[in-house]
Amino acid sequence: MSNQLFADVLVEVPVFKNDRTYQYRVPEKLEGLVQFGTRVRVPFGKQKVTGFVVGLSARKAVARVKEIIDLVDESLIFREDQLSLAQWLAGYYFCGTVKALQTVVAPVLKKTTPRAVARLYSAVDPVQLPAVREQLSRAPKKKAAIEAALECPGLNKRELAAVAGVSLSVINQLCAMGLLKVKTDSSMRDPYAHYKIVEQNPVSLTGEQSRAVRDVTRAIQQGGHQVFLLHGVTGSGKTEVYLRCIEQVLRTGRQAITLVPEISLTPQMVRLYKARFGRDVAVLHSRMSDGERYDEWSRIENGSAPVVLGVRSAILAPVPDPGLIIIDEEHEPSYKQDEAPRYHARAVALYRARKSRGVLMLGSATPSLESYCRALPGGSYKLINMTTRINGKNMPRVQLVDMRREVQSGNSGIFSLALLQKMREKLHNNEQTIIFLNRRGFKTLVVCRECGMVLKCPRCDISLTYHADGRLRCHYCNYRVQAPKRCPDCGGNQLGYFGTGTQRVEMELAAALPEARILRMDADTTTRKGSHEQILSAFARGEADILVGTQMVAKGLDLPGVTLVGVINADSTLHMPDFRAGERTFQLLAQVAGRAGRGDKPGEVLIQTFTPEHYAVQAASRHDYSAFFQREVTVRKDMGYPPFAKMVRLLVLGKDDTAVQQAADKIRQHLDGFVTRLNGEKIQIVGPAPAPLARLKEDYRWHIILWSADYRQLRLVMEQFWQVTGGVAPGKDLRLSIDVDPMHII
DNA sequence: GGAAACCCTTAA
DNA sequence: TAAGGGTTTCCC
Repeated sequence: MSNQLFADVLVEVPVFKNDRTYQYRVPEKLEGLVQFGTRVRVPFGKQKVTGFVVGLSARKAVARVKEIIDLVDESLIFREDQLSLAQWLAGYYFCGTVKALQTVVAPVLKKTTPRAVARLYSAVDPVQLPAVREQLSRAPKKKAAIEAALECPGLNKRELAAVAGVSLSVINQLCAMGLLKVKTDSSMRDPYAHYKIVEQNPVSLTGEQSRAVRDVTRAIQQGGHQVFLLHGVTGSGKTEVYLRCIEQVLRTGRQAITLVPEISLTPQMVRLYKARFGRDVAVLHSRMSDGERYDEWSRIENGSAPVVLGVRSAILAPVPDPGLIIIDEEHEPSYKQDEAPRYHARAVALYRARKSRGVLMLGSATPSLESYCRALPGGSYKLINMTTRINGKNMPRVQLVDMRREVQSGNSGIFSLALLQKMREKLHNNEQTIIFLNRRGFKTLVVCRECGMVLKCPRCDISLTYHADGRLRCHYCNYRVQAPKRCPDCGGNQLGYFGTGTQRVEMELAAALPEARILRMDADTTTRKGSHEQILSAFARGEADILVGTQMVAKGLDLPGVTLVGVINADSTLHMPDFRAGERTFQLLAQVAGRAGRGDKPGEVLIQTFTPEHYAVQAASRHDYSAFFQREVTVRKDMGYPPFAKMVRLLVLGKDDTAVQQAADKIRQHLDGFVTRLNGEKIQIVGPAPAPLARLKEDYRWHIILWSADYRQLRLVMEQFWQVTGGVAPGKDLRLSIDVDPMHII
C-alpha cells in the first residue's frame, strides 16, 4: 500500500465556531495536485463545501477521514505569506481565519472565467475576396457582415452584429460557412490602456522636499524597518516625495505600495503614477470590475507591476517583497474596513513593513493623534515636517461666524448674514462658492442657541443625545437624565436640534439667492458611476455658481475658480457622541479650508459655529495643527482614551430589541467574569448602551466598549472571550460584531 | 449552512 | 409519554 497523504483544510462555512482545520484524505487521482494553497471541494456533514488546503501530512490525525472530492481551481490560490497575513488579521481583529483568508485572496476567488475572449476575424484572404463577394451578392446581410469583419477585426459576435447592422444569426451562419473564424485571445484587460505615458521634465524639489526624499532614501538603502510620518501642509508637494522614494526603492529591486483614500484615487492621481512608472503600475480600486482587478492582481503577483496604487484593500496585494509602503492621508477613517475583518490599512501596513523589513511612510496635513504621538521625540516613528507650499501661496484666511449672535439678532435661518453677503459678492464677481456641511450630525443633539452649550455626560466627556422619551442619554455608558427645559448654563430657553441636510440647504439657498445656479453633491446625487466626477467637472467648467455638498466636496479636483468656502455648521461633527469628534472636526475644517483660493485670486473661508471658542475650531481657523494636538492630547490622556489606551467595541445586532439587550447583558457578564479571573482591574468596560445609531436597517444595536492602557490585559480578556463564545452572539437571530481599534462608535 | 441531537414544554 | 418546537452542537 502506497503512502497515504492527508490534507488540512480550512472549510468555507461562514460560521466563526468552525475556526479550525479538518483533515481529509487525498485520493490517488489528486496526488500531486492537492498542494498547500489550493482550493478543494470536500464533504462536510451532509453537504459539500469548498475549503483551503493549509497543510499536508502523511499521518492520520482522526479515526474517520473522508476523501477530498475534487480540486476547485487548477492554480494555486495563496502563498504561505498570504496565509500568515490572514492569520495575523484573524488573531488581531478577532475574526475567523477563513473569513480573513477569503478577504486576503478575494480578487482571485472572484475572478471572472474565462479570461480568454472570443474574437472574430474574417477567414477570407484578399485573393478570394472577389469570389466571395460574388458568392454573397444575393445575401446582402452576410456580405455586410463580412465587409465589417474585414474593416474591424477582433470584435466579438455581438459587437460585429451591431457594427454590420445584422442579427446574431447572420454571424453564426458565416461562422458555420467558414467565412468567419473565431480566435481566442487571452489578452489582459487594461482599464488604463488609453492613458499615455508622458515623459515629464523632472520638477525641481523644494529644500523641504529633497530633505524628505533624502531621509527616506537613506532608510531604504539601509534596508531596515523604519516608519516616517510626513507632516506636510496642503500643497507642500507630498506626492512628488512619494514618487521619488518609489523610484529609489525600485532601484533596490523591491516593490512599493501606495494607498490613497477612495475619494483621492481620481483619474488624475492614476495619470500621475502612470506618467512616471508606466506599465509598472497596477491600480486597485473598488469601482473596477472583478476581472480587471484580477488582472492587476496577477501582474502584481508575477512581479511585472512593482508599483501598486490603490485603496484600502491594496494593502493586501500579493507584492513579493514590499520595500516601501506609503499611506497618503493616513488619518482618513476610510482606511478602516467596516465589515469583518475590520482591519485598519495602517496597522496592516505596519505588520507587513515590519515583516519584510521595509519602510513605511505615513503622509498627512492633519495626522491622526495615534501617529503623531508615536512621532514625538522618543517615539518609534521619525517625523518629517514640510511647512511651506510649493507655489509659495499663503493659506486662505478663515473667518469664524458666531451663530449665537445671529440668533440674538433675530436670524434663525441656516445662513448667517455675513455668509449671504459674501455669496452675493462672489456671485456678482462671477467667482465660485462651495458650501460645505456635514450631514453626519444627529438630529437628537441638543444645543443652546444662545450660549452654544452642549450637554455632556459627566462620566465620558461625550455629548448626550435627546430621545423621544424626553430624556438625554450617553451612548457610551448609558447614563440618563431628564432633558432640561432651559439651558443649565445660561438659563436661555432656545434649546435647538441639530442636523440640517444638503437638500434643505439647497432649497433655502435657492430662496435666498434666486439668481444663483446651484449644484448639489452628496451620496444621493452620486450613486451612478462617474457622477462624482461629472458634477465636479461641470462645476469646474463654470456651469454653476455654488456647489453644495458633504465631505466629498472637501477633496478631489483643484477648483481654481473657487474663492469662497462656507461651512454651514462646524458643530455638527464637533458634538457627535464620539471621542474622536474633536479630531474629525479639526481634520475636516482644515481640509475644507485648504479648498479655497487654489487659483490666482486669494481664497476666503467662512465657518459658522455656535462654539467659536472651541479649540478644534480655533486651531483649524488658524491652520495650526500643533495647537490642536496639544489640547486634544490632554483631553485623551485625562479620559484614558486612545492613543493612550487600546479600545475594543462589541456591537450586538438583531430585530428584537429586548433580545439584543439581554444578549449584550450576558456578554457583559462574561467579560466581567474574565476580567476578575485574569485580575485585569485596569480594564474599563462601559455599557451595554444603545449605540448612537440605535436602530439601523431594522436592526436594534446595543454595544459594549472596553478599553485599557494595558494592551496585554485587554488582549487576554478578549482572547478568553473569543475562545469561550467563538465570537457569536448568545441567542438566535442575533449578530455580534467585534471592532478592535474602532474609528467611530456609531 | 444544515442536519442531528438535545432540551424543554405541553396536552392527553 | 409522544409529539412539537426551539435551540445548540457538530461536521474531518
